[in-house]
Amino acid sequence: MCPAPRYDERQEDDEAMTEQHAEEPTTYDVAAAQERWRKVWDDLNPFEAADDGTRERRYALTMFPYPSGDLHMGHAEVFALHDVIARYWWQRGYDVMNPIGWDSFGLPAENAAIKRDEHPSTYTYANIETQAESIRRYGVSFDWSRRLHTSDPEYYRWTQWLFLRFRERGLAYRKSSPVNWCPNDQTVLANEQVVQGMCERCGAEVTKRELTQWYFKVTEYAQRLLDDMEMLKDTWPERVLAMQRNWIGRSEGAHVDFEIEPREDSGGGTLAGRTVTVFTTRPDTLYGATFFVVAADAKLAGEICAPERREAFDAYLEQVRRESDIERLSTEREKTGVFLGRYAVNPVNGERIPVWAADYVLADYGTGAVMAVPAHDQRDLDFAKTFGLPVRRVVDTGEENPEDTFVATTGDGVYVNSGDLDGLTDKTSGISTVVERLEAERRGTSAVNFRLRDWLLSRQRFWGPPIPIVHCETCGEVAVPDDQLPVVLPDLRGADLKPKGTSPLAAAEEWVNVDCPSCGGPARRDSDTMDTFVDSSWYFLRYCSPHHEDGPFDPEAVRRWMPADQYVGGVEHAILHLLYSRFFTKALHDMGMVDFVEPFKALLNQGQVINQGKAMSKSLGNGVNLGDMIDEYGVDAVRLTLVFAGPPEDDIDWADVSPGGSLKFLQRAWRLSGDVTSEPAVPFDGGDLALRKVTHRTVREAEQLLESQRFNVVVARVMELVNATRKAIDSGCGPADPAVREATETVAIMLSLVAPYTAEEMWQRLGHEPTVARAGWPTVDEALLVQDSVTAVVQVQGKLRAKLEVSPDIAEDDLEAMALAEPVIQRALEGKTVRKVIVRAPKLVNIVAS
RNA sequence: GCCCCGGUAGUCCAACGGCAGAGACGAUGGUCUCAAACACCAUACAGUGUGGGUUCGAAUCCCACCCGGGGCACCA
Repeated sequence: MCPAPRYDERQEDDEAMTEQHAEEPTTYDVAAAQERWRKVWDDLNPFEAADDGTRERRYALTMFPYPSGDLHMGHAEVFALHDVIARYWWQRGYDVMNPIGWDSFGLPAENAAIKRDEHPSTYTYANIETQAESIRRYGVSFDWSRRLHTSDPEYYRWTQWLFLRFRERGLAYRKSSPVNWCPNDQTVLANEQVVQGMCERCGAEVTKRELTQWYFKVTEYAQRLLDDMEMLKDTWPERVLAMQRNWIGRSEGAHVDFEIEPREDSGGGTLAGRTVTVFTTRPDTLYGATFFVVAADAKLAGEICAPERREAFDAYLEQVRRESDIERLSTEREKTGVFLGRYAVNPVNGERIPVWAADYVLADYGTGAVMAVPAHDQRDLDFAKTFGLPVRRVVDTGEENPEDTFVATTGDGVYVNSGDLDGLTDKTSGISTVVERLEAERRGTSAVNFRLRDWLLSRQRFWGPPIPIVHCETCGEVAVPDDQLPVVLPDLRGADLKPKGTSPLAAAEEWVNVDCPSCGGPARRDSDTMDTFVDSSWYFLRYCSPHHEDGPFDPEAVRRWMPADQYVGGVEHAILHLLYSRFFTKALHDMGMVDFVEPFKALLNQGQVINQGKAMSKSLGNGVNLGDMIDEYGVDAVRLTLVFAGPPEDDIDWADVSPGGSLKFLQRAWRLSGDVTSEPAVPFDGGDLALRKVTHRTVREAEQLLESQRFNVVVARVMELVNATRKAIDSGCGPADPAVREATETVAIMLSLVAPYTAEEMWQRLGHEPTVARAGWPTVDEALLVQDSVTAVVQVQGKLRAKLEVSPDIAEDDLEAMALAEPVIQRALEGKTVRKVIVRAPKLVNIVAS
């Protein structure tokens, strides 16, 4: 029940003790250390990338923060984990680039500006300063000279420039389409920003609107985004790759052409026929198509609807438009639809099948029309059941007939009622037979379809990069010339920014009305701004040459640093930011601007910091304030707690961890540095061999653990070394032994990855100049890794019977002989015949006997 | 429904197919103290979600199931 002691209270006690007993202090003053080293580090500036080619380069990248208030536990965790990697690289002698910046465009600033009647930049840059200060206090090894903010005109100038390059290549285009609309934020949303029919940002129910909007043609890269994951499969978390694969949603099948029959109009005229293509993954079930369905909200439905069905169709369409995604997404729902009064002709057997409009067919997937095979597709079967349409089985899987059970069968089986397919028994040959025939008759072709949609990038909000396009009555869409970039945001504030369903920029008359760059006539600027994910799709390139003025980045600098060696950030960006960045990189590659196709070599997703089993939230009242924790335990203890809590990708339940324990350990480690009595330059050679071996083994293990990102285990190893050193001082070789200095210095260096202040305090107390962060990783003496003897275990029938101390290079025969000679083993083998002896020298002998 | 990840002491977590325990939290006992806190020392606590299989040997590999977390989902 007793809370962990606060360091300041303990410090007072220590001072009292010091007076009474004139002993070494047992703790150091954490708050004072944080003050002191901040200044020293600012002065030494130890983390600026040299970029001079003298050392191998490493690019450590962490997802840049959005400037919302101050840092929170989530930031603390990413930064702590990320910094272990960056600082380890520094210690290993790499030339590290570890930049920081802010993803500083976005809605919260705009909403705050409306409320406070000010410009969004006020809120934004104030928060950035707060966060920057907190990050400095947190001691992250960032290279501050590369700092950038996406809302700076010198940054978004190049966001606009890139947009224009994408447009030139047809990768950015405008189209009218039904789009996701958030009625609360009063803006459109990308597909990726709609979660379960709700706005990812504010949780409001998303509706549809028909709008002309800008898109990036991500779909053109769908296959490459999928294929190139092969390069990432060992260095990216499997689940992120799985999520991207899901999201891209590749499916193989065929396009099949159906003729919609012409027919007489009841008024005596003719309704023209036309060809409609459908996408299907099961062309082999074509003979089982008993009706045809068109998405009710697709243009096609209205176009082919027969006059006598028009009224029913219009009413149905009205109903469909009113329903939200929530309703529509419910799979439990009854199927709805209307007959359109038309018939389609099945290309394989000439059969006439009725054409229906329904909302279970999606307008924006495939061709917006499907052939319905109720026997072998549950959705079609549900529809057939609702409207009494025929069901015809064409694959006999041995299961009960779907006509009777209303359970569609989807497996392999014997084809029946399928013309020349009859008798085939597997899907693969059924599909290829049909596709070959369709292709020969030019009525279809094999095809691949993707679930991925193009990336909708326009936003009807203010605080983003304006789209650098001018709309001219005579010239149409005109790009703003490069030398006129950036198109800077006007000075709007407060009520001017209120969402009205159109961009606030449209109402800024002075800003929006311009001369056409092409003909000089009257024209209007495009008044939408870009999604903030556009900004973050290339910031990692800008970091390589943040002050470059002749382009978004210096291609030479990018060649030197990219792709990033390690990216650290939250899994919440698994499909949004990471997919977009991969797309940008590939597009830039195709433009010849970069020479690689994947931006991030390795990815680490840290877990969430939760509390009492639940995500921290205001409504639950279980939030843990980072600032409070730092005030109470200090930066190092918080960092150590987050790193030690478990594997980096696991969630951390704050209720399960102990920052007080972390602080205790750090003080215990620090105490070693006061006990060392040998001189700083003392040679370690003659030191206590046992302790030296522990030290060197620990360093080697830490190297391997750090490479495999098992940082929690690294901390455990450092704890072991501290324990061993403590023991050596108190009851072993004593404080004057050089091995004690070696061990303590090693602790300081290893701790510098996680607890920079404590490490610096120790380093100084050991008589060294700052900074321990650049002291260099200890060199392992291979000779000290050799063990004099190891414990071999002797098993009988796999059960442990004896242990032997043996030389590590003992021969298998010798070990076997020793094991068999062991009295305990002899006894265990009495009356038995030895069948087999497995020897794994020098660790194990297993005797199989009966 | 499909796809990923994970189930080890009271808790968080370790363990190249080879002694289930490295480290920590918490607990208990002790040393120190007038007493307490701090510090230090010591001790206890699981047979690895369940059931099969492979193996001389399985926490580890394979299969099925259960539980928890996550992703996709009327995507034809």
